[in-house]
Amino acid sequence: MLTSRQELVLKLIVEEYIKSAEPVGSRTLSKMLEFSPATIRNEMADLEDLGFLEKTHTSSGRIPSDQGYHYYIEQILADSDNFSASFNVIDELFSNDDMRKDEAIKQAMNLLSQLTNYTTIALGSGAYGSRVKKIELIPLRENQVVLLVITNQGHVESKNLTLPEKIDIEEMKRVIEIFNDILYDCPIAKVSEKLHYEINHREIKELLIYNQTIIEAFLDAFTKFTKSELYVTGQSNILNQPEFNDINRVRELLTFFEKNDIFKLVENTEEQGLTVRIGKENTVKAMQDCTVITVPYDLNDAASGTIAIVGPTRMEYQKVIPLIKYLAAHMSKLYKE
Amino acid sequence: MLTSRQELVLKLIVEEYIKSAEPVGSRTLSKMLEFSPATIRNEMADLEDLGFLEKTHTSSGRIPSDQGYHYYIEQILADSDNFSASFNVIDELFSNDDMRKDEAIKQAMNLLSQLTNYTTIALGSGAYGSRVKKIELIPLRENQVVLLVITNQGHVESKNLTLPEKIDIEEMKRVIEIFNDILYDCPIAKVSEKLHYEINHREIKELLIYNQTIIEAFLDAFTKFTKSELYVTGQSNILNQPEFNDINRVRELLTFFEKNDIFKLVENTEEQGLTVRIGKENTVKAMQDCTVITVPYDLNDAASGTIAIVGPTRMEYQKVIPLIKYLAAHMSKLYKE
DNA sequence: TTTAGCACTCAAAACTTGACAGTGCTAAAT
DNA sequence: ATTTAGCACTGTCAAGTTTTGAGTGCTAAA
Repeated sequence: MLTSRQELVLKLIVEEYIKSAEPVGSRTLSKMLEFSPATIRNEMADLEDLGFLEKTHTSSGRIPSDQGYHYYIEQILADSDNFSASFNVIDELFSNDDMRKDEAIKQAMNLLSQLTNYTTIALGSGAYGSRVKKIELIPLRENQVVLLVITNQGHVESKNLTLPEKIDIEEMKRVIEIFNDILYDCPIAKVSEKLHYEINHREIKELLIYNQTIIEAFLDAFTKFTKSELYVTGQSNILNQPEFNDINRVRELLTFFEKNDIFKLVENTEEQGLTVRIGKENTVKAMQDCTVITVPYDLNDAASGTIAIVGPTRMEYQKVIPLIKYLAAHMSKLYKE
Repeated sequence: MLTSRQELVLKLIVEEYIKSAEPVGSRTLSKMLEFSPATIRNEMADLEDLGFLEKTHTSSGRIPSDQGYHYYIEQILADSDNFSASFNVIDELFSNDDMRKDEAIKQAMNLLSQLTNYTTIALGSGAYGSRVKKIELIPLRENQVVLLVITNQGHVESKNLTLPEKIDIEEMKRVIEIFNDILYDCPIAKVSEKLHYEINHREIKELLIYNQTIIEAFLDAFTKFTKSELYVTGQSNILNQPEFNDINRVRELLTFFEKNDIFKLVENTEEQGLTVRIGKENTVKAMQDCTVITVPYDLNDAASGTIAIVGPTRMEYQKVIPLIKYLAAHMSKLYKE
């Protein structure tokens, strides 16, 4: 356990380093405290032995280690009364009722990215957890139809379809009616399962057996719902961080954001509430100089989405953590009602 | 007019510089030609006087000027037989019928970006030019409805709506029926105009006059169609170009891509077919070291979208220009049928 | 326990140097 | 009249050197 003076020194070093991005020396600290540089040097040496601080080279000031940041966040910040100062920008954003939920989330992420100057990621499963409200078939012209699926949340997916010669539209409509019967109020996540079950146990078997394309197209439309939606904002913000003035590091990061394995960032976090992964704790290589904070938000049913924020380890935790918590809470509420 | 030897020298310099990104010296060229370095130096000095070449410093090799690139593209490349070698990757992409048009375009842009290693931009007007096929109102729960608009192209937009207390669903359905009547087959672009006209000349006036919210929500859904869709791929590709190893320049570019004024890139190009804007010709400041090539592609009606590719002035024109032309042609075809 | 003082360390900035790739010009060669 | 060889000159780049300054650890005194 740290003495209260050690804690104080650690706190000041973390905060100073977050502000300046420069290693913090004993003289700087002695100006803020009632002790001489020499005394502080002793404390710093102890904190370094304990693993909370690091030096960049033998005679430099100290910077916080990954562990140091953790102590700061979990022991020091947790105590202080940082409970959300209103954040009325956010309240305002969520007050608009007629916005589709996924749009609200996009906007929230934009806001978060602007307020913090870091990169934000929303990994929601678009309409995962909603239920089927209605399925429709709309003929466009000969052989061409568009298939619509509407959820109880007002989410819509469409799929264009070229009907095979042998099937005519009337027949198709009957099929859709049956589908509506079967799938009404069925959670999106379970559609595939339910459909397969019913096909094997009901008379539709006969209706469908002779044409596989339709059912495939059908499932395809549902897959779009299930496909987790990804939304990344403020990628170029990292360019403003002094630790990323190395073009190669930037390249690594940005190409990572363009790739499709962003979901790796949030692996194994969904059930843990807010997680803060600092530096080497990140399994993704490109992120090992970054902090990734993830918060799950609840969707209707069992499932949940995740929002994340990516910045340098030298992140403004004090500001970011309350903010992202507040946001996640609001988003959960959004899906609850 | 240039002598044929001057043209040859210019051609070789441009091509060599595109390959190496290094200023080209007289000795390098003399290896490819039957002349001594001194002779070539004389030619180069002349080409420089004419404004086709530049030096980076007094004793460096030459690099093409903006004007030099133009001459290369318009006089030298235009002659050579660069008519599209099949590009079957593209053909294949467009052969899938059941893909929505906007998705096809996204994929095409991805491909273009991968093939060239530059950044691509598609600025289409999503469903601009399509016509209204059907309008639907689907009740979700008390007071909550979702409004659907489907176009003849299979494009769908939806808008969630909270009904004001005084309106009940049956009434709303009647309104929608009338709208369907009026707007069927109406080009998206003209919906607003037509709607306003009809409201003033038909009996719906009475139906609607007492509630403005609905018609507003309605027009809102259409606005989504009209809003020009923007799709940017391969932003991080520019990081691979040696001329962008300066972090500040990269920052400028990438923040520009994240901003909403990308459309400025293609201002005043729509009616000119393929345009190549090299370096300083770009009005956007962040792009003044870049070449921006834009090609319009036709949409159904009068309107047109634009695809663009952004790279360094030292761009592989030989490869890019035929490619982008081919692509634009295919996309036009896509919308014609 | 705290502090002053001093020797020591390292990084970063400033300067020096030499190699090198290229030029322009002039005079000789074709 | 072109083309070429030769030569003095110029600017860049990379490597090496020096200087400066911020910061440390340790020791001995307060």
